Amino acid sequence: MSAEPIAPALLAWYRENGRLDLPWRQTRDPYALWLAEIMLQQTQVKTVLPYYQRFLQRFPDFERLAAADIDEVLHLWTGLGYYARARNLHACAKVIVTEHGGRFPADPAVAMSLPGIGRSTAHAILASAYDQDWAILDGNVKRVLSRYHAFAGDPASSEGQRLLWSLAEAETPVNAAHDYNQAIQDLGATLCSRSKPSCALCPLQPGCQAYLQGLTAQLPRRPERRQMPVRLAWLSIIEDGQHRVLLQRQGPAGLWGGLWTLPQRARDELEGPSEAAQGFAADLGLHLQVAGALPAARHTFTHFHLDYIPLLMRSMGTKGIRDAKDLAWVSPADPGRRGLARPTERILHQLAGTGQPKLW
DNA sequence: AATACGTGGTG
DNA sequence: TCACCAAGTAT
Repeated sequence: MSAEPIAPALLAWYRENGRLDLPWRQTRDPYALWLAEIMLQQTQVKTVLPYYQRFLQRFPDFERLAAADIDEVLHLWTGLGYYARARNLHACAKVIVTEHGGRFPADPAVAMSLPGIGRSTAHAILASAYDQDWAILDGNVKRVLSRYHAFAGDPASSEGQRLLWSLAEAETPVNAAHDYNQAIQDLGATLCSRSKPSCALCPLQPGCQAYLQGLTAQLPRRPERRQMPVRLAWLSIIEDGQHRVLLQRQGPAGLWGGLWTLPQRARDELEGPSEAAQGFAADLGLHLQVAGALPAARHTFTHFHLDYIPLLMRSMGTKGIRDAKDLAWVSPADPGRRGLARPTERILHQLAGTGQPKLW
């Protein structure tokens, strides 16, 4: 690192232009800061804000969260995505209460050993809660540092990680990590954006190697593109005759882990409406309506095949359906305080409104 | 080391 | 429409 240190200009800029009004910047409560850091992983501020307020109101401290039902924790997380964060959050609160006296550990190594807390998150919390001088390295910091130092390597490689961490630590000022960490994130989230950065307004422009060399648009280097896998799933809407529908809890890992969804099968397991469903439909003289058939992108199911099966329940004989522990009949209008996968939530909403799922 | 994990917004 | 992006961690 040969250029000027960035902290002085960055901190001066932050005092005038930082987003000082963000709710997690109005507190030094380790619990609130921890919650914010977890929610902000891979998630933008605008998305987090309403979730943060609701969550903090319902679970204001480690003790309350540790004592909570996981269903309600996931309920408050519904729609935020990356649900392992919510499961880890709950587990982490329990560990903090039972093994750390209800106080967030002040040692970064101990903090990092907690579920859901990696190096950057641990450092962010300790810097803001306890005024410790730890560097952070998230997407914003990587982008700012990659540009300022014209780092053209692969940020995802182990060597790239190591180099970026060393840059991050070298730039983090002594006795001011708290403000500095916020400042560099704000810069990355506003002026030093991925596309079309506002270099004309940037306080780091005079020493920015990417800017001086005209490399801003090329840095940081993008990771290799991967083929986007297409997944299809069959979701079954199964009613019980009282306008309640069957939900099934997903296993603890994998997509929507711990959440409730409409009963589903991946396409590779099932080509079309299940034989069982077809059989029951035929027995009862009902038509099995395949309501929609559209492709899905990546691991986000934007479209579904829907088996619309308005049949009476008792006859379902699959293994999953017998396991009542992970099954629930719910009213689409009031599915209860359980974590719902977003697409399932949307379909329930449609059912509650019109009685028919809207196809998309 | 490479991959899985969500969702809403954007150009 | 659709690829890509946004305050990473766990395995």
